[in-house]
Amino acid sequence: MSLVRRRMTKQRTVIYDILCADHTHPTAEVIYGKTQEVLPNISLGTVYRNLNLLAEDGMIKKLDLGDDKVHFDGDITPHSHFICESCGKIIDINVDTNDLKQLENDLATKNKLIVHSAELVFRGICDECVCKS
Amino acid sequence: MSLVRRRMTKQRTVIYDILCADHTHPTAEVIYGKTQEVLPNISLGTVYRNLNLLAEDGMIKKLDLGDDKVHFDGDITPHSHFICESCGKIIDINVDTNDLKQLENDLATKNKLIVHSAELVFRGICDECVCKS
DNA sequence: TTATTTGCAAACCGTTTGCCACTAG
DNA sequence: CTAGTGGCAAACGGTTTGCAAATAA
Repeated sequence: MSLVRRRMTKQRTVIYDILCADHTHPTAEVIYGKTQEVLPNISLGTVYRNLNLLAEDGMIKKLDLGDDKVHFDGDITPHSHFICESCGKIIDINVDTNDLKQLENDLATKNKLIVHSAELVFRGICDECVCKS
Repeated sequence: MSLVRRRMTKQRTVIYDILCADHTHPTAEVIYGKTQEVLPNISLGTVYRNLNLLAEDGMIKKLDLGDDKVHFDGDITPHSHFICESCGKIIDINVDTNDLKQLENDLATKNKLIVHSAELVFRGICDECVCKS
């Protein structure tokens, strides 16, 4: 997978630190904006390259949630997401891990295939937006 | 939502029929190729427009599975998907609906929010690719 | 020293859109 | 007749990439 020696450059470190401190699942553009506050000369291409390298190395996760932009998550522990269809907010959800493992095992045995992961995405209206309406 | 009167044009009918008969979750490009066999002068823009209209009317489903292209599904009954990380195939999975409903209800009551849907995507190696290796 | 990384800008590519002719109802 | 639709081609927007200069180790 990774025969490449990674360098811990300022850019990569700043991007990683910002993402780990941010629990809003930001897009590359948003992360770019935040890194610029620390490294004014950083380029958008560098942000994309590093996010992809970090994801490749398993240090962060890419989230494809169907809004045409990839979101990134510094929290790589297994968890699910809830997307508010009103305000777009992405909320972490901790589904009982055993429930999902159970589904994965059932699937594997029934269909004779290997399951590596299960991703669960809920959609609806978040508590804040429910109150507003 | 849809105050617009939809016309059942040749193009829309052909696109819909092709998608319903195809269980491989094709992309717009693939659907375009198949419709050209019936309507040689159809344009890619028309395919995109009709797929979006059909999805808007709830007649088909859009699937965002993280490979930068949107896939379409003519089967709108609730079901999950398994994506083979080796060959890219997308397989329909029928997870026990009650299990998912249970998770949705738990989530709604615990977090005081409204859940409209839950989408479950498994990733791994399909039975055919397991045999090959 | 040297292989990796950066900044920059152009390229990429799936998707959308403006326009005018066409057509379903 | 006429509002919705099709074909075409240009535009869009998020992401990737080629290149020469900079830099971590």
